[in-house]
Amino acid sequence: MDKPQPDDLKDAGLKSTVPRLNILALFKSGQERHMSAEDVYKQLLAKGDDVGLATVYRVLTQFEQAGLLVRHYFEGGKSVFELNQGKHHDHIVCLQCGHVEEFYDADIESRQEKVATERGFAVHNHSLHIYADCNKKACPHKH
Amino acid sequence: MDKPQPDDLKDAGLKSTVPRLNILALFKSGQERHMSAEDVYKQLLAKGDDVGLATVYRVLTQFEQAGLLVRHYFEGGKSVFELNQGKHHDHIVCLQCGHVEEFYDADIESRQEKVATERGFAVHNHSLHIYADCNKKACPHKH
DNA sequence: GCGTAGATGATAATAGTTCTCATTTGCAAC
DNA sequence: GTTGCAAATGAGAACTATTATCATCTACGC
Ligand SMILES: [Mn+2]
Ligand SMILES: [Mn+2]
Ligand SMILES: [Zn+2]
Ligand SMILES: [Zn+2]
Repeated sequence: MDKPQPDDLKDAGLKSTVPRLNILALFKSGQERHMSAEDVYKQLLAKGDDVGLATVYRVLTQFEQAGLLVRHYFEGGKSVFELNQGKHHDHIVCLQCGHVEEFYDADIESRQEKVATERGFAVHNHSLHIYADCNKKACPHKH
Repeated sequence: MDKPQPDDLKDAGLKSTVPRLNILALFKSGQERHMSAEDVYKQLLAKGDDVGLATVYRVLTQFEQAGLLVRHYFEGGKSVFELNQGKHHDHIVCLQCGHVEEFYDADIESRQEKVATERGFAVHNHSLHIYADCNKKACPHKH
């Protein structure tokens, strides 16, 4: 659909290179929305793109700093990235199948802000992860 | 104050041993409420308790499973433990000094439950971490 | 096309955590 | 109070996720 162009990277202050375009293309392909460095690496190799793991890690961090991607620290140790689409949201993670569902609740957001400012804190960011089971019978969410 | 007794461990289904009692004592001493495995290890050594790092990791996990401790995954990679006092709460972490402040907001809690059940999920647990700055001048929270 | 700053990728290094296994210890039965 | 043994410990190896190093390659302005 919308294949990334060199300018997508240049506009973000990054030189246009083959690995960067491939990584951005993978996220824009929409196959999987939330991916770890390892996920990205394997998907690229599977697709025939030749890339180094170190480059994947570097580029993901650069993309995060450039605001192209958002990083999440779910339970399990490895960080997970997703395309930054401007709209903040939180996550429900299925403990059975790993499916991730997104949500936004304005009340929760404003109450968080209230709680923090009441205590004299200036909020930078927050993470709200709900860990749950989605299974009625067998996990309906394909993974 | 209330030094842990062998029965504190036995009641939790764990054999009473020196390292386990020492670790539990450290958490009950209230010096620091939120500690990583490394924190616990160093504090015990500093106090003169001879213990192995592997034992600290093992015991922390056992205590978590036994419900004596709660584990948190804050940003930064390492898990952090605190005494389980029965009352769930969430956390504000100061990005400058690392100070952790606890809070509980019933509205946030109930809205989370609502959001999850509306989507067909059965909540197991959740984590809400607010990352913020506490600094008005210099960080008031000693660390 | 050239030159060069910046990017890449193989690999080494690091951090946090778990595993292995020989030794020690808690505790219950004598 | 000994003894026996399953369970626990601790030193170190192994593992996983990630970052650092550095020789080679490449994008791109001239
Ligand atoms: Mn998301
Ligand atoms: Mn706490
Ligand atoms: Zn599921
Ligand atoms: Zn602070």
